[in-house]
Amino acid sequence: MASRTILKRIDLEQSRSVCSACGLQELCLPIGLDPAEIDRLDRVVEHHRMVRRGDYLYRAGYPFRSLFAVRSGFLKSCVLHDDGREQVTGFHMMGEFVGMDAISTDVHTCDAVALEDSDICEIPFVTLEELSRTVPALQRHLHKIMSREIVRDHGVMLLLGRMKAEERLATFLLNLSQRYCARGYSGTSFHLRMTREEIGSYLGLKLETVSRVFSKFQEEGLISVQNRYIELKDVAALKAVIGQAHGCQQS
Amino acid sequence: MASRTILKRIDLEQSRSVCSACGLQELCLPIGLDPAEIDRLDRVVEHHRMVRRGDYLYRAGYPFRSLFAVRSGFLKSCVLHDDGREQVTGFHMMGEFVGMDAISTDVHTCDAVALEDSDICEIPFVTLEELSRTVPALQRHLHKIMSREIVRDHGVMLLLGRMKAEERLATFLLNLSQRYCARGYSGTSFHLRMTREEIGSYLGLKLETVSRVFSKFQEEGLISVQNRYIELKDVAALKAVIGQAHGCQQS
DNA sequence: CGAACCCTTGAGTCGGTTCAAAGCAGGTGG
DNA sequence: CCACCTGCTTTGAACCGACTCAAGGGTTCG
Repeated sequence: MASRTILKRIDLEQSRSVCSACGLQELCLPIGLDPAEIDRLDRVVEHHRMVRRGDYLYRAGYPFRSLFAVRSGFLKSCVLHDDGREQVTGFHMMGEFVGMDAISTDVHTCDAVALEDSDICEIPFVTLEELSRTVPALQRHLHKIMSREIVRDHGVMLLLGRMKAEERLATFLLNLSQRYCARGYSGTSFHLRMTREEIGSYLGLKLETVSRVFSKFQEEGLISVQNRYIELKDVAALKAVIGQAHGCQQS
Repeated sequence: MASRTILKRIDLEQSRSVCSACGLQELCLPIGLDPAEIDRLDRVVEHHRMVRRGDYLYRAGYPFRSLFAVRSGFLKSCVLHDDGREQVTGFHMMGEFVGMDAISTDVHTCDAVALEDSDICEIPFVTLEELSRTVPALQRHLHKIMSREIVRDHGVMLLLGRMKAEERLATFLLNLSQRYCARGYSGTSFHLRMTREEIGSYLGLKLETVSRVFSKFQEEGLISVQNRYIELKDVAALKAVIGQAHGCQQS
């Protein structure tokens, strides 16, 4: 046990991949913690787990042990219905968490797949709970993260339940833009890490529809698309797509 | 402060609406707590808040203070898009929780409306967090409840993204059935508490479609409908509707 | 008893899917 | 270095499921 701890410390020193040195502090768990508390968190987090493109971080049915934070890379999570239908439930970029679905039953209920080589921090949940009992700021933040996931899902439900194809795509692009922005990247030009089919699965559309709408947006000068490379040319117009497409009987 | 506490205690004694005497213990927060812990929870929960049919428990934009548990009655929660479109994000019956969306921003992000006169327990969140720091079983259960909401939402996303109208209705009815069952009521005959329009809003369908599918199910002998009164005549066939309606290339 | 609301049913329309074919990029091996 | 292959994307044409619009009947409650 002691040797394992020592190993861990050395590993931490070498890689410098500790929370206290992490650029994502402001987005991730350490938010609002003081240095001493971050240090305690550091000892709990198992940094530096690599997941190669196409590999699973976990699959539905795996026993639950940890939450995961994306340090770098890009993941999707998806639920699989008995009959083979797959629904992508989310895309996850650095600073975001996955695995919270598994807390309820101690079993993962969806798959998490890396869409590009990804660097993952693993946070054993029992230990996190323990720690959050003595660090109220951490406790609160954990609750906020779970709550944020619920709010996000409600947004997707609204999208899937009430929006037309063009509104869905516009919402999707603006959401990506905003998230890249928040991480210090360009919000107006970025690479999509997922296929048209995966976008469609997330938005409740077929891949052909996604492709057609992209083409239409491009014709209209809202965006420019070249394969996975997207440029948002007219953000205001994209925003205007949402809501005007239909209904909108706001007198 | 002291007088307020005394008032509260008296109120508790009189109404007997305390967690320790509540029939929903096994579904609600007290699950897994020992009597002493339940007693501590009792002092925190503000029992007996009445919400009349049609009234709001809270609305989007209200400041967040508490989680709510449904003691009796029936609620819906819904998000409102800027342009007036409404999406019902859930129906809530006794033993279920609402308000968790508000933790992330300290502001409620959706409305909660009573569909019939409802009896609500209010749990001030700061106090609940405090208590859960010293009662691990409570902490874990709170996490499970939030996680369960996330899993539920993923299920709805699958439904909205990939299912046809008939599958959605079948899923909806079977889900209600299962929840009534778990509460000791009949799982094969019950009253719907919501309108066709609200069902449609939840399932991403128009009210006319809901009505038509109900009629079709009735013709086929799967259910019988009389207004809001539903009887499930052939549960197996209802289950078979899901997945067979389309795709299902599970050779 | 009347008004407001809810539900059902029909006919026509349309958005997104399905099916099909062809173009394109990126990687592999000869 | 080119040829090939595989997986991804685009585009077209036909189809269909759910929506829209509309009218009529039922229920509930003041």
